Amino acid sequence: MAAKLNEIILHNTLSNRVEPLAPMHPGEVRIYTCGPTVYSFAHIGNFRTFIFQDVLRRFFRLRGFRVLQVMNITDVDDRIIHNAAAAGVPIREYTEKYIKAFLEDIDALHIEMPEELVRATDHIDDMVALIEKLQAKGLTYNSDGSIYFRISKFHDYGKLSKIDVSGMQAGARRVDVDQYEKDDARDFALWKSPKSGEHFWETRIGAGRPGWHIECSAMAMKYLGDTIDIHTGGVDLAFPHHENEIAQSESATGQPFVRMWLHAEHLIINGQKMSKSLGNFYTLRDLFAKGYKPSTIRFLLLSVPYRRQLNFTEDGLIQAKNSVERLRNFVARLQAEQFAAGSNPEMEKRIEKADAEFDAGLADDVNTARALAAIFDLVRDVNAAMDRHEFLQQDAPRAVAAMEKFDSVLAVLVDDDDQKLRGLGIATSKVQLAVSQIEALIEERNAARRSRDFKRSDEIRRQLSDSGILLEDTKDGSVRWKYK
RNA sequence: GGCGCGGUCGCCAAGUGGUAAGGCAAAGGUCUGCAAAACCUUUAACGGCGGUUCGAUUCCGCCCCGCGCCUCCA
Repeated sequence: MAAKLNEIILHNTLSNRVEPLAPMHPGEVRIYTCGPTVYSFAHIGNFRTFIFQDVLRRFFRLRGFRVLQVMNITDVDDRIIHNAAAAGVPIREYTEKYIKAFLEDIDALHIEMPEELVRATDHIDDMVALIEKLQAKGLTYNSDGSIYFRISKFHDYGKLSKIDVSGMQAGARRVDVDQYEKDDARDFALWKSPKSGEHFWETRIGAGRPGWHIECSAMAMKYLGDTIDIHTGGVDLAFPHHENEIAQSESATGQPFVRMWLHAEHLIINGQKMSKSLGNFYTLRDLFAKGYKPSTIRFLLLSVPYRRQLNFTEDGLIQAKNSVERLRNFVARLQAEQFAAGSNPEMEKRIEKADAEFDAGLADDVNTARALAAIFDLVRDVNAAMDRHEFLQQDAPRAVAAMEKFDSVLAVLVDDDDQKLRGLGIATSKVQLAVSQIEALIEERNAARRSRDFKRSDEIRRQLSDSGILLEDTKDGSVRWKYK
């Protein structure tokens, strides 16, 4: 399916094909995103998915849509309860640290804050109300104080993941990993009775804690309505998590729960799935500590279209870093270099072409590779035009504006990596120099060069280099600097 | 076993029934006190075997290889 002019097409897991975006509320797109479970630091695989949904929402906004996005934070689950108990602290206190880390991480990666970032433990009442609704319809049963959803009562079960649930009972894998008693192995817990010593809530439906799936249904519908435009998450969540969300929500409301399901493919590392046993499990902080920049990681994670598995490698990081450099160098050149007066209509046309191609790429199921190619094409053509002196002074602001527009989606052009890393307490250079110090040293070096004191000028160049500052002597005699 | 995804230059990665984007790397060049950086240019690719077709990397079949999901999972 080819996109018509201005149409945004997206791949919907439910139909397994691309469909045009058609929000329920004109001019506004409502998105629910499965956020992190804060039992530990999020890993880069998580951020692949979060960066995808960030690119998506940024593109919607560039297209003039209002975005209402809800992201949940799952701050109660088995691992959290277990870890908090082991640490001897209340779960709320245990998760605080990881929520804070998550917020810092998304800030470092320029992932925009969703309009609503909501915690599961702040919505117990909403979950209880939803469970009561399901109980009233006779879709649940109690067992050992826990409440289960009876899947046999929902005939569309499996429509998202296309899974054959009838085979699950005799499945090749173990079926019942839970210690709770269930009528049918396929049924899932809406509400779990407390085990001894565990944190629990005293509610109208009894003491206990919510199951994972009910959290998302309750919070999504509370903020976004019974039917949501877009629900995003990692591919692994399609079954059973999203399947269960559909069963609960549609049973409760009788309405379609989600119009478009968007699933981001997984990231693998050196050809293998991330796992702790293989020792290839990276958090963002691991990578920052190894010297990689936030912009490098963001670029790498967004450069591969979201429905393609991304093989995360050291080489990939180097390539991403250099690609970002090329874009930043281009903008720096546009801003610093002096061009002949006037404007070249050809340049204006060329920039408009890039703009259209960038947009078309993203409108085609968020094809970031296509969108990036449009930018790099422009960079090369404009650089060549500048070399040929066909690029004029009035063209520069137009080109800068185009790059800034592209960056409203990419968010990698502004060189604030050093600042972001320092904010996380990670020092990036051996000697930290203030911008004013750097500029003073450059001025001193320029003076030395003018008096042909190359010994002194090379000394300053080395000193700056040791502090992570790279100098670039340009053709017109000016000097640019940047962080390595 | 069931379901699904993918194999395009050295690496990453678009795309198409008829001249195969882009990035990184490499090579050459421009610039420079030197150097670096930057920029330009160039090179080079559709897993295998059949089939359909005037023509297949693109459609169909089989095979080989890699990966994912099948109630922890982004």
